[in-house]
Amino acid sequence: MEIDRTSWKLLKALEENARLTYAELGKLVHLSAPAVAERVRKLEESGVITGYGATINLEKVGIPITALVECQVYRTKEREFKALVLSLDEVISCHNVTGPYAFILKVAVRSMSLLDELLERLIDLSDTNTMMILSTPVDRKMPLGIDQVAE
Amino acid sequence: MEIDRTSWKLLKALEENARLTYAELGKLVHLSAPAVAERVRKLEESGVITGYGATINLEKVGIPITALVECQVYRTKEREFKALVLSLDEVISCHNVTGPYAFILKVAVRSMSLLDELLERLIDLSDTNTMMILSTPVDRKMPLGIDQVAE
DNA sequence: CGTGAAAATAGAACCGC
DNA sequence: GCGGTTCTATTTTCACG
Repeated sequence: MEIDRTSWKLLKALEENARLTYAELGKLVHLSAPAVAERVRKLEESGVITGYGATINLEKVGIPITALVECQVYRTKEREFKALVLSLDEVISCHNVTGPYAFILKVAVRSMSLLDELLERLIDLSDTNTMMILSTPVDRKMPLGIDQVAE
Repeated sequence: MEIDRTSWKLLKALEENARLTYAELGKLVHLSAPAVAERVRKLEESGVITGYGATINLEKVGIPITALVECQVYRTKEREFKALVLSLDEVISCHNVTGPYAFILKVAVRSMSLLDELLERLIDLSDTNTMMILSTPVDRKMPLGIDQVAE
């Protein structure tokens, strides 16, 4: 699907605030509400927009600890490792990357002792390196800059 | 703010689909739509819900390359590094973490040559280690499992 | 927290470019 | 094809119990 400047603006706006009404979006791009609705519908159908989610402040719900865990998975344990990661509630994200640490997890836990338990389970299947997240100065879902648009 | 089981359910539901109507949410938790709306409003006001965002498939908008970049920032360049990171459109997230690699960036770019340009700029201020993201088996915003709720 | 009304929004049908 | 206008259904919001 081709993304023109108008749809790009809509994507950026919806990424920042998915609760904007079609009328509000229309004002941004100088289009009527139904025209915007139609564009958004097509963006959804073509898989450009894959969903809408609320962002939760984990600290405020009693989950104050987040960490990145690099995992160098033992060759024979890869399948088992993947299954474990998918089954762990505390795993927020899992990236399979190039390099010796094939998997990088982001985990969120209520206490250090729970983090310890989690790491114990991962250590059976991989060598891990844990980095506690101190702050997150940037957290977006797509790059800024309309220059990035393919034209 | 205290989160009871009902509000926890609402958070989980909204995290997965921020477009659920209050009536639909009400069915999930056996409450009327206005009661749900009031709870959600309080969750927003108290900062538990910090926003609502659309999730975009970057590949489909011509940004097929994502990478994690670990940055060991030179002691004297930390302020400059932070400013640079905040100014770069391609940086999707930036975590300040414990350990020698103080910053871990996630970047999204349209081409390898743009990634190269980006890394050149970072290398002036830090030692970097780049890991290309091959796949992302898990990507959530909060842990699953109601057991995590503080009670 | 529930009910019921009013206001706002979304969705569908149809017309014009 | 794409967008505008109108009309209807749904949803949100507010008053009241």
